[in-house]
Amino acid sequence: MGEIIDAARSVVLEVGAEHASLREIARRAGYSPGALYNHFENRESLINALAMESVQVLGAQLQSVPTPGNASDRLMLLAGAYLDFAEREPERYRLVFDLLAVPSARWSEFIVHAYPFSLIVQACAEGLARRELVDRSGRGADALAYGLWSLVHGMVMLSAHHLSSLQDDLTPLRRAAVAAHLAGISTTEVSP
Amino acid sequence: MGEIIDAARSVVLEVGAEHASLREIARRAGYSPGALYNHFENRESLINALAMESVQVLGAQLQSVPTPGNASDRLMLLAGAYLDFAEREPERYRLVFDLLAVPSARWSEFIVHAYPFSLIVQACAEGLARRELVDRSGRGADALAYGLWSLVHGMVMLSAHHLSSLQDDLTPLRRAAVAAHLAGISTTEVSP
DNA sequence: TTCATTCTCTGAACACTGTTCATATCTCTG
DNA sequence: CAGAGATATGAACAGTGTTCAGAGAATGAA
Repeated sequence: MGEIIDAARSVVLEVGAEHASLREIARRAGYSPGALYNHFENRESLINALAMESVQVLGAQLQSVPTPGNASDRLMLLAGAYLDFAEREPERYRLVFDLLAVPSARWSEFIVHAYPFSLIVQACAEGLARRELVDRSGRGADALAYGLWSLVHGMVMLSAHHLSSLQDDLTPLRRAAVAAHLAGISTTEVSP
Repeated sequence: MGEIIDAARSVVLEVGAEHASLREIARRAGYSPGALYNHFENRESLINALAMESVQVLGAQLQSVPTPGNASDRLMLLAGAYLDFAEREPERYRLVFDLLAVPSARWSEFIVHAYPFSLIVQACAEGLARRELVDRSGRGADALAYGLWSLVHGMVMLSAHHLSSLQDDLTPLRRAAVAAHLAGISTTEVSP
């Protein structure tokens, strides 16, 4: 079981999720192809199991950011940690969000109530409670978190490859975009 | 040539790009599988050709939005048109952004200099010139457009499926997020 | 018109893929 | 020790993208 996941991880990190064949995973784990079906329903659910693991990694990463007094400072740190994760482990990141693309009841519950997203929601909720943030939509912290998460996720997807005019290091650019967004949902000025 | 693209489109819109097999496309176009290789280098470049077509559709959609006096009003309309396109033609949208995920020099030039993105950049540039927008990163209109595009793209990707707590109609929620972002890059108040 | 060249399509083949299943082999329980 | 349940195998099936020799049609030149 664990050795299969290990093999799957090594293959996925090497050739990407969509080119990771069941047969190669089985080969690396020391099994015949059919044997994997005793442990996973099919290829997809094996890859999903791997993605779940990556969600935990991302969650742990976010959980380890410090908690400064100011809500928008905290959100800035969370966004930074998120972007770092995507940059450092792009294949892991892809895994998580390829999974998101496939609707699945259990998964959607997981992503909302488990680590990554809920941390952002929490920070937004606290910001609203302390009146450091303002909610224009009237839908509360979830709505604010949705906007922020979308922004950060979108930035990763539209990465450096495709924006040659922006080139080089996107970090300051991304920081500026997040800062601008935070300014738009803050009652006070955002620190630079 | 045209009939192949037509067949490809019909298959892709039916079963999605990743499940659209070359053989089914050939079957529908009235060719044998191998014949397609006289017109396209391989399956991928055939799908790419289809995606290019969709970029044009998206571009036309954006080009048809009115041009109000205020820059942030215009950006709001552009964002709305973008979200509409993604909602109305999800398979087309996926096609465009699956293409974006694969680095390709020619494509990156295309996406930056051709319709969709450049329209947003233009609107940002005009806003900056008229001092209706403010650029915190010092990287000009491209940077502002990058942030906005990321936000909108991210919102589409993290769609309703996965955010059960938000449920139902995301439109007002999205409008609020875009408005918040625009507020963050505007010098004046954003109209509600 | 006739010949030669170039283009285009076919159909078979190759090496893959995910998945199923009868068979065999282990491991644990009574 | 016998039997039951779990787990692995290896062959098979239907599907995939891609290549390629050969057949035909189209084109241009003499």
